[in-house]
Amino acid sequence: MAADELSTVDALAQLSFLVHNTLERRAAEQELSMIQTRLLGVLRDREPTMNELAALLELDKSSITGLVDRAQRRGLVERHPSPTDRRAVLVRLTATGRELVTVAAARFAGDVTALLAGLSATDRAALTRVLSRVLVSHAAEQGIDLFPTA
Amino acid sequence: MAADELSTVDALAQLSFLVHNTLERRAAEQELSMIQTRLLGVLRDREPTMNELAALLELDKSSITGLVDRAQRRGLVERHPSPTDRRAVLVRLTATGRELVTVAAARFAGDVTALLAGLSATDRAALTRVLSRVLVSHAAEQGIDLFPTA
DNA sequence: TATTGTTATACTCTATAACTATA
DNA sequence: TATAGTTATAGAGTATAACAATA
Repeated sequence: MAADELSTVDALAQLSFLVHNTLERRAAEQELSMIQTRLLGVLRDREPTMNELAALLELDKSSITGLVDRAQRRGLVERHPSPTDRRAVLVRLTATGRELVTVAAARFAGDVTALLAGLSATDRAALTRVLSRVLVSHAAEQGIDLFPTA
Repeated sequence: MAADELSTVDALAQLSFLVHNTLERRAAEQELSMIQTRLLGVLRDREPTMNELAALLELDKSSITGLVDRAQRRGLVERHPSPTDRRAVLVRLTATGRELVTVAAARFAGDVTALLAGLSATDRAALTRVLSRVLVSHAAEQGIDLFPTA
């Protein structure tokens, strides 16, 4: 029992690092660090202020200044004045930035799909079901509903 | 089918980041960065040279110098001359370093165990079986046998 | 007064290139 | 000559504290 439990923990940990390294590698192909990739990732469906970006990425606002500086210097994002608050700055993905993160994300998704390619349909379904259960109950413990009905 | 496949990929990716962040948080409790944690981790059952450390952590040897410098300054590792090669330096965990990495690893294992606590014995067994299958076949593709019989 | 963002500063982490000592 | 390790240097990434502009 204890041995079984340990090996589940171990398998999950190993697979997590494998998946993480896979993304890191695909991001590096686009000369993106993990944090730059996360920056572009959150900008795919948002146009946040520097402050909101700090909250989304869980970094200090002074760190966001440098992060956005470097991405902007590469032409991946743009700063725009907020129309409603003259103190605030809105950050937006450029076409180049969107292209880079889209390519990295697609290749990463392909890698994970390939990783699961050897599984039978039954095993894959079982994996999805169990992982979803873990994620939903973890989210619930954090007070988050992953599938809001409203 | 495509929707199912995507959601398996998504679930695996989400869970990977969750597990990774969990380790990062536990390491940070001991004031350890991820790379310092990996350094102490590989030293738990090895006493490698600087060069071997560079290979194990996939970093340049000049990066290892700084990494070990900082860990040594905190009293987490020690440098010792190699008895067989006067150019080489062996790196060894101190008791303090071992304590720190042991605590972080134990808490992390507890976190992952807790994450899986809501699963039935059946589900947990299914998860272990499927994840192991993925890991073994991935390792095989890399030419690695996870369970050498010799 | 409070908030938004930047700047100044300091530290970790990483790589490249040049170097020293030893093999 | 080749290898092991360090140093010098440069740049990304991060936080804290102080600041200017705006609310």
